[in-house]
Amino acid sequence: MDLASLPGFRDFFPEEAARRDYIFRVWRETARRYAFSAYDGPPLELTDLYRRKSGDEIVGQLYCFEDKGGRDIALRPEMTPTLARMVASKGQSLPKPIKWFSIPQVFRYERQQRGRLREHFQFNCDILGEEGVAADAELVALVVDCLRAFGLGEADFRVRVSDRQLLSALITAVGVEGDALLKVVFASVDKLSREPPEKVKAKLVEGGLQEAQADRVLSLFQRKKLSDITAEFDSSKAVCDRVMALQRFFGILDAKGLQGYVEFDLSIVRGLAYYTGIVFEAFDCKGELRAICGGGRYDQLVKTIGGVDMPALGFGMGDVVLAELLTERKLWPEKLAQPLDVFLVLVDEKLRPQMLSLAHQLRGEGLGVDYAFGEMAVGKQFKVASQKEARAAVILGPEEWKRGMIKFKNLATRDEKELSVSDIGIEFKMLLPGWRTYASTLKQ
RNA sequence: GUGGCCGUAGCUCAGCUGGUAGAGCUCCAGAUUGUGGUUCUGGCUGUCGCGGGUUCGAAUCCCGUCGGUCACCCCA
Repeated sequence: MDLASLPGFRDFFPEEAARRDYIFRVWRETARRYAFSAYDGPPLELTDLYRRKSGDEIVGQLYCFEDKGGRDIALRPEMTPTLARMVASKGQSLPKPIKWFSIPQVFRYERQQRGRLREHFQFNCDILGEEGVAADAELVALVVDCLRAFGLGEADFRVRVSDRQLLSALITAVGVEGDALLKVVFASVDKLSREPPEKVKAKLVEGGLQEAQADRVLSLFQRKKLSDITAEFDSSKAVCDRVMALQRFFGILDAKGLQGYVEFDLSIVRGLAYYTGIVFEAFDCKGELRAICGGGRYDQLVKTIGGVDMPALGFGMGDVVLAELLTERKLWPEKLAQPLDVFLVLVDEKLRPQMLSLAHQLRGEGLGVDYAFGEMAVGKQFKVASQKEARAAVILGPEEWKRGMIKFKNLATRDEKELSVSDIGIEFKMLLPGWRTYASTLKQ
């Protein structure tokens, strides 16, 4: 008990590790389908990288300390600043658009609760060097397809999309001016999904808005359709421009046939200060869990961090909420562990050297092979073999061995067959349908 | 940082209004010394989270503390 793991940190026993690896596999496969390249960065960064660039929200929850060289450093709470730094360090030399992904473990020092630990793995996909909404739509499509790859459908999740520029323009159009008030509105509006309108209004007034302004701001969130907005605010060029951009954005998703997964929702704001345009979050439809993922456009961040002017956007999807959702919807694949191909059953200890030689030979050919380390009753060996869900057992018995034969048993069908030792590799190829060549194993 | 609930075997938990601990599962062994997921039998594991208090006596009541959990704050 004294050496228990730290609060908010997880141990991954084989079962959990297998689930995590499954999630990673789907993530990587999705990134590959969308032609994103993998990159990685250090888990520790100078605290300043986050202090100055990400907004105050994140800084209070950093896992930070001084290292032995007196540097003020932090475990990364997110990947985006690292990515911005990496890309900026190459100047403008990388071919655009840059489409990169990573699966970093990120850390936040805060009290844990459901769906939120002090550490999690986060699938990050970012597009840099492209300012058009085609990139935003592509990224949202990637999110949708990723979740679909886990078996989640239209009944399970929705990506809600908003636009900070549109929201700013609207707020200005209803007469609220100034960055400070804008911030108040953003912060209050973020609560709309969780708190009653009166409470949000109270917050707005508390933040310095007049009652009438607060009402007008809140009324903005009644409308669900972009066309309603254009109808009412056609005198504001800023509003109309952004509505048109959003219409192009949704048009692209329509063309991909994904309209059923996305919806316009002005109340999506996102906490991080660096977002500058379209922002989005994915939620489970039942509303039981917190956001599955979130992201958006951050056109200024690369410049702020690395001095290189480059439009950019990205999202992060954590493994914790996703795993909860998969459990809830019973969407885990049945077999997650690496299957064992063969268990070698030793009938007589005198044949152990021959068994070891055979095990080594089969492993050399790429098969997963296991056997008992010490003397064990034959019945027990079979028990172990089936416990490990081996596909087949090979029985080395003195009688067959004298004739150069072994017994091969398909543990699923219980069929048994005698094979010659020399042909064993070829026989496995035919008898084990899932048999992989050594080379293909390495490529996976 | 604040609050609610919880803390008994590796796991899930029982233990009534105080009389110094139990079940199921898992694990190990055997029935079954050349054939497995069933069944049966036997076995191991606990300073009852920790510290203090009340009491003749505390797993049980009280206080504190640590841990877990959920929510708030905030948000990847």
